[in-house]
Amino acid sequence: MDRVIGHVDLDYFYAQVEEVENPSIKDKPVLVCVFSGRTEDSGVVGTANYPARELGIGSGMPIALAKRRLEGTDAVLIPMHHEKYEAVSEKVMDIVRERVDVLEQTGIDEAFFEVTKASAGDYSNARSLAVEIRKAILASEGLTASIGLGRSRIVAKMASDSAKPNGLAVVAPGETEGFLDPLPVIKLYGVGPKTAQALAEIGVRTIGDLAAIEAAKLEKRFGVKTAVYLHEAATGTDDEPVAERQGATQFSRIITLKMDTRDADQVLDELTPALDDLRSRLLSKGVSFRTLSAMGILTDLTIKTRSRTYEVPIDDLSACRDDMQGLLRDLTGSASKELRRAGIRVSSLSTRADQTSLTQFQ
DNA sequence: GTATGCTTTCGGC
DNA sequence: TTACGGCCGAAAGCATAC
Repeated sequence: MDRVIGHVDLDYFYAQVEEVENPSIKDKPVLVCVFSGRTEDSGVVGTANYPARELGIGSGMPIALAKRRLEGTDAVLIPMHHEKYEAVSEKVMDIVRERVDVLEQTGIDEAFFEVTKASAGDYSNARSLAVEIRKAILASEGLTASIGLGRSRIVAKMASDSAKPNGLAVVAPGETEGFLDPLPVIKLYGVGPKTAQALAEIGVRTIGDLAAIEAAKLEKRFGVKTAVYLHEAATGTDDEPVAERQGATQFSRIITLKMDTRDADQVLDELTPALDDLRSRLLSKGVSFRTLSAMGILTDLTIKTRSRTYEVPIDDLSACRDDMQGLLRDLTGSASKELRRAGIRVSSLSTRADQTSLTQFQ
């Protein structure tokens, strides 16, 4: 039986949540902003609604630039309310989860799902399910979402992108080639600029080119594993399952420093509240880590990191303050410029449950 | 040569 | 003319092991 995979994506999520809460703004340009606090306007646009996008505003744009572009309009700038979006997201994900075989959330506003069983493998049934899911999200939360359906995760994701905003795109198995082939290969999930460049060098420009190239040619350039992945992705035959995610694979906190600096002790001092916060999050979740990283964003916005991995999982971040200081000193010492932002990340996570199950076998 | 694991950087939202 | 967050997971690069 053909698999039926879906991808659901909430439209301009943060800004749409703010519109639902205050419908009087919904025809105006709405910008949900991340204010860094360094100066009045420092920060970036997190999400903009479609009226704002028509005026050239997009995610990641500096707030000061967006404001200039919006002079003379009745634009509304709203600071980010992350907990609110998190709560809405949870409700939406529950609505989807109860209508599908399995849900895999991949971000605050998007998820993959499988409805092979729920649709009995029939794309017409699956379309009805997707219509119903979109209606249920709208009825419950007042939010529009876009959904894509296809025979693989990659096809479903690309289909939902093509349907945005407030749309549904169904790519039945027989339509996969026609849908994928014309797209540039860089659009393919898992193909970054390096791979795209390497593919260009062997004459592959579109996904169709990639689907048609001989296996031997791909293997010669990328090795068997990557070659197989690329071929499956390009033909929509990738069979990566949709699986509920158990927990995050990393946690991080990042801040904008009050002033640019390359003084590691000053950075550690300013990071202390973030460290304490991260420590509490880990303790309350019962999560231990083996890898500790310091991150710096330099004045030219390039990123520098330093990390170390412990042999044994650490359950209390406060034990790592000296190591964090060492990483920050190494980082600032090797940085070509001052730091504008700084952060901490922990990864290689485990939980108490993991540890128990491991020790059972010892 | 390929697999694996660690470090650093990249890129999406 | 410039302007510039806070997360996350994946990709890339490298070293080492087999």
